[in-house]
Amino acid sequence: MKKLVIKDIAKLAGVSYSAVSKTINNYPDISEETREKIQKIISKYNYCPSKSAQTLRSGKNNNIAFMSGRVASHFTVEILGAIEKRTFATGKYMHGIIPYSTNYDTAIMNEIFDKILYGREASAIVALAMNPPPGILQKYRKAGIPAILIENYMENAHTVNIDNKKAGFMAAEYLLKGGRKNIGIICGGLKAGSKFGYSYSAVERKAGFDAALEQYGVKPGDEYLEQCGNYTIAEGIEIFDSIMENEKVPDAIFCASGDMTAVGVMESAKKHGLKIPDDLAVVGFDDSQCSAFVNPPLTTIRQPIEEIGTEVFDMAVEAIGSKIKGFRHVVVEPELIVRKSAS
Amino acid sequence: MKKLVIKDIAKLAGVSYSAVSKTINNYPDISEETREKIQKIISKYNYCPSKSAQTLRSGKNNNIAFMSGRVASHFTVEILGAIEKRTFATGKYMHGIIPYSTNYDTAIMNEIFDKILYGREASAIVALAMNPPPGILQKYRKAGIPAILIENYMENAHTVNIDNKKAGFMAAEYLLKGGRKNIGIICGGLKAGSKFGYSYSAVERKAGFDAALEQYGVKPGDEYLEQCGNYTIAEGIEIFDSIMENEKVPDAIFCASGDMTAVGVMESAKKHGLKIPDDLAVVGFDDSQCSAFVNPPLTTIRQPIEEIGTEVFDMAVEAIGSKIKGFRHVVVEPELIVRKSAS
DNA sequence: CTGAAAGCGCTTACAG
DNA sequence: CTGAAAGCGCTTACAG
Repeated sequence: MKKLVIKDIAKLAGVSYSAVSKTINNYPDISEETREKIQKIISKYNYCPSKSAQTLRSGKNNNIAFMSGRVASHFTVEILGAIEKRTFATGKYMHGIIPYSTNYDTAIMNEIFDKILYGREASAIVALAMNPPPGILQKYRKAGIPAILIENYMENAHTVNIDNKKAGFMAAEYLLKGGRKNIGIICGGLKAGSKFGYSYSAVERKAGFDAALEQYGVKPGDEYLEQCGNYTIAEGIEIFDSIMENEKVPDAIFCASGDMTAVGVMESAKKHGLKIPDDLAVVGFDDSQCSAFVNPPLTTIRQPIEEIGTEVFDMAVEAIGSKIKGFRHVVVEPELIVRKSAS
Repeated sequence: MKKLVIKDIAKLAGVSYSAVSKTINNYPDISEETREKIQKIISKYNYCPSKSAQTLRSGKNNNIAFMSGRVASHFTVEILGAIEKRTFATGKYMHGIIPYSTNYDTAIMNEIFDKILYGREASAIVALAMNPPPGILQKYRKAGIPAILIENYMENAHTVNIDNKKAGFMAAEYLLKGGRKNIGIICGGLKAGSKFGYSYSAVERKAGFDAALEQYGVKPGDEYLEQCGNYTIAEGIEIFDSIMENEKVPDAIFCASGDMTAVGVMESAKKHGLKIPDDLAVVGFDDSQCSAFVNPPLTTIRQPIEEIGTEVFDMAVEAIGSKIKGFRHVVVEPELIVRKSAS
């Protein structure tokens, strides 16, 4: 059972192999009759065109590269899941979503950006919380490969974000209205080149957070600002352990870095004998799958993941089809989910 | 800035383009001098060979297709993460891992199996908890594309599993030793063609579970057997809600279908006023990331995910290199993680 | 050790 | 509406 190629199908159907190709690609200039005859043979013999040949010849492969620090992180997975769901909803799962992870390593990130661009491994690239190296976005532009940034903002790329400032503001305001005075924040890196690097969303969330503090007359101090790098429960524990070594201990923590951090913070706090929310209020971020079930249930900021996934996928498909002029910047609304950890 | 191809590199280096190809592919028959000269040009111009051309010509693409019901499920993600980690550890992230999800739909599964085989989209296929359609495995064999099954066992494929029977036995025994009398089990589908289909691991876990009951003189009854299909928290809630409508209520539930089911069961039980573990002991499966932090912390069976990921990846790489004769069947050990939900 | 040449399986102007 | 032909960018025997 040799693998069938387009020529075999053509012979079996008694047509030229251009006709087969045209049928596969839904070209209009082919008679209904011929098309049907060919379709029948294709189904009968289970013929699948070689993707590499199609890609090589046409210069397009319709793959969407999805780049993130770690595929197996909560947020990445949920975004990927939302995109996946959309592919099924639209019936367009022909667009292969290919995940690339950088392992949070800038050198690997650069290499992947190059590989996708120069090796033509995808027709569009989606990058989650990535800071593309300077100049690369223009190269993508020139090569006709649209780039979509999630959790980042750049003029010369499409972007999809929640309103991070608003999210930070909402979290702080909720805590302030609850009477908290010494509110800390844990977030991703705030500065390029520093240990934790630069995270657009961290900077925005912190800005909103600070704005709320100021508006309520609380002077934002840096004593409870902590940055973090890998967004895990273990890291949350570690950070709050170190906070407990300070003289003053905060009465609230906003984990802009995500629910996993928040779960870690709560674990550490409980271990140190603090009652949640009485002694310490905790607000997370992302409304991860298990946030409603941890102890106590976590108050958090929800990102409308499905909406983000839908936007990203549709945008990628449209952009591959060159249907977008200029750059599109989508901002979606965050939502405060009140549970028990910060009441 | 036109994209550079192998001919351009050859011209720039002043050699034939076979020489460039040989350098790229580490052929031995090339002088050190020539190789270096070519390498320098490649780096300088950021040349990346076209993957589709390589694939088309060589018939190999070194991609590993990873198929599961839903990429964004806990277990899938953790397995993918483990594989990913291994790719970085070995430096072999040239093997692209391409996830395909079936959306738990048999027709889509069949289509994907065909697509990968006939469209040559990957050099190896890894399928998680899938029942390949009859005959397809032989076709993969003939095509030289190794197939690796996780959470399933078939003679004519490589397989990686935990000892599911033992896992079921351990869970039941722990509950029995704790004095539980009316133990229920929730697991995946037990029979092909039935509503929930057939899951190899469900059947094995239940067999081990039943064996323990018998050994302790408890007659296994079917009244507390529930099957499930999507392994979510919501489903767990739904199932236990319906169990609560029975006259007799179990004093223990083993959620062989995973920790998400277990979290759902606990939510439902608490809602009905049951105390955990006093009124109801719950044992989960998988030791998912948040299991230690739910309320109460979940006793569960841990699968050594990293070991599984490592085995799968190494096996795929070896098999692509034709270094495996016959079929390899790996079985790894489960582990009971005791927390508070079943003491 | 080096290079010329065939060909992988398609798509896409182009001519009829 | 149909088909002949060029060519995408590589790899790999093969001859020298």
